[in-house]
Amino acid sequence: MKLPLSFYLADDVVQLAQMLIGCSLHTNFNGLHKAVLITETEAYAGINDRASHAWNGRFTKRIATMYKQGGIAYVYLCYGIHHLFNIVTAAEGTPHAILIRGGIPLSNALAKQQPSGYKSNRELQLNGPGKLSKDLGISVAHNGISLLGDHIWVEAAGFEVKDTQILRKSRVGIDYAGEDAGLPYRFVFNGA
DNA sequence: CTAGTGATGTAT
DNA sequence: TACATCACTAGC
Repeated sequence: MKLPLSFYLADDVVQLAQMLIGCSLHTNFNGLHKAVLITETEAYAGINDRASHAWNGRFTKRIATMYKQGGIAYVYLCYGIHHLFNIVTAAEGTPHAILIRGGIPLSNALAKQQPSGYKSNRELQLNGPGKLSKDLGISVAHNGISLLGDHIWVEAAGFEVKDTQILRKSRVGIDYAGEDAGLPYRFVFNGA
């Protein structure tokens, strides 16, 4: 079941990042349908978060997407090579976003199985945001696309995700963020 | 550990 | 117009 617009409009981006763990991310380009179980997310919490592009109210052409109403994709090129896929949340004017850092590929047949079915495929994990978007075929061309449409969308978890299955950690690759680099805004699905 | 990559942002 | 930076990955 596709997540509704109301999900993306919630104001607590950190909680949303946690709720996305266990959900599935789907793409459908040129008739090719792909899906991954989301196992790792990071929250970027607007103008007060030094790690966020929108920190201190920065507003540029690239960042503008983050300020739009939730429920769309924010995709940008990092290090000249990697297309990083984020989910924009909150109301228009509030630059919240959630980076999808990792997942487990689901074939259509596996999509409804219990998580125990995925654990045996641990080696198939797409760990890393660059690899994830590459595998799904997401690129900067999809920046700003709606997540309620038929190209990229998120579906609710098909099983119960317990708090004890989610690890909470500090974010990765944002040493420049000073003390905000230590904020526990990263969530990892442990499966067990 | 370090190199590579090119758009983006900030300073001239 | 120039230069530094970067929410990363692959390969030693």
